[in-house]
Amino acid sequence: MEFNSNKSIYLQICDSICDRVLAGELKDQDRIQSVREFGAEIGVNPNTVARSYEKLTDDGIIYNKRGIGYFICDGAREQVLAEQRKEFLEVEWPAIKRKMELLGLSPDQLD
Amino acid sequence: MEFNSNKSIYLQICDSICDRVLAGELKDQDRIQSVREFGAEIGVNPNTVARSYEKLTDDGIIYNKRGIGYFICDGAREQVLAEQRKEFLEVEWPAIKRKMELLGLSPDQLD
Amino acid sequence: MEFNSNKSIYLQICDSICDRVLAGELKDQDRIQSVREFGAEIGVNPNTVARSYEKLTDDGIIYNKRGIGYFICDGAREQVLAEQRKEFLEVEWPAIKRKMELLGLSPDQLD
Amino acid sequence: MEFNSNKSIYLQICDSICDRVLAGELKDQDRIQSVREFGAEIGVNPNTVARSYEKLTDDGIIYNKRGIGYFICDGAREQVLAEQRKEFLEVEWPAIKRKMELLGLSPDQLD
DNA sequence: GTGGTCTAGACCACC
DNA sequence: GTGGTCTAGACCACA
Repeated sequence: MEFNSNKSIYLQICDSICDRVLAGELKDQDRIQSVREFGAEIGVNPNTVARSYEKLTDDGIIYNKRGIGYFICDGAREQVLAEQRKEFLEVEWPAIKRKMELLGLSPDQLD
Repeated sequence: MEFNSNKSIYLQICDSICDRVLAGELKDQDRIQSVREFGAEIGVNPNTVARSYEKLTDDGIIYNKRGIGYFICDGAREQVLAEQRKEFLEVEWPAIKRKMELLGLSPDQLD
Repeated sequence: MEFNSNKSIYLQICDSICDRVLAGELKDQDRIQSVREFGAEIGVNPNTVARSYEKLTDDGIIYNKRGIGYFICDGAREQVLAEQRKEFLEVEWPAIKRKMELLGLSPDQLD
Repeated sequence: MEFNSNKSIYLQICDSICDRVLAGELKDQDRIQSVREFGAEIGVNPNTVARSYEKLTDDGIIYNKRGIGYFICDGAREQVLAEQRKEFLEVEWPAIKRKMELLGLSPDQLD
């Protein structure tokens, strides 16, 4: 995990958790590490991890049991999948295609 | 010119100039607008435009003639092209491929 | 800190930091003052200090930890040394030699 | 003559004329080109050349015969020599020595 | 006219 | 608290 990129740390943490959900590493009702544990593990301020968990909670990916910890919501994988697909197809892919055209690259050459 | 709020204005100005170079609108030795002109035209502070020009100068896309203005470097188009291709192929495309895999999308479906 | 009026302040700040790195005062991973602290200390606008830090970052002398501050890069001393030696040997020294010739001075007389 | 350096053009012109005086190319009472001729030759605005001539006149290196042109002063070479030697010995050389020390270079290695 | 630099002050995201 | 960005306005050297 690289934190010197131009993306904010808390968003990178969100991404990494979403990726693990998508990959099936984290399943419904799995508990994720506490903000303190996770922060210590990756060398990040617990406040920052907390902010990530807050965002994921807002997005309905994880939920909090008070005093116990954070857990993956039921159907989280499907939700992440749907959300990211929509984002990808409607926003990212068109931009990528436009850029590849400008650069004179075709998708065929790349795969 | 419309500004996307999640990217800094000065970088968007750089991008727009690079795009115009790529598209062939700006050719070697063409003069670009003064920081004041351009700033007034797009409703941005001249200092912000100056910051863009400074970056483009560092990148070897434009150069300054003292007291006269900024001009497109010889070979700017090739350089922008090479730079952006490298960036795309080495950084962006791998990330895109990874993401598409995670999302269960294949390039074939998209074109 | 005293500023020489025929060189811009932000470059003099860069120089002073490089000098401190060369002298071993600032070592790898040392944190340098925040732009506000340093600005207040030397009586300069924080923006000006920020500009210096930005340049040093581009030069790979320091790096930024988001929300924390600026730190000396590993190997910064060696890099500054190599860079300045190269500049001196390839650009400055030949000019000095030429000038001494024109002035009829020889290095032997001077040391 | 390269004008993209960080030194102002009019000062570079002064330097080049002083160098030619030092080298003996320009002798007492030689006429130098008109601002227009010289400007056209080196691709510089005549105003800029005029500014150089003005400075050299102030410095007593050249003088103006109204309607005729600019000429090298008697004893110009000696004067330039004395002036530059003083500047070099008192200001530049000490700075150079200091820098070489910092960079771990000795004059002996360089000649 | 051109750009280069600096200041002051503001707002923001982030840690 | 940190830096990042932007604005407004100023002064300067230079062409």
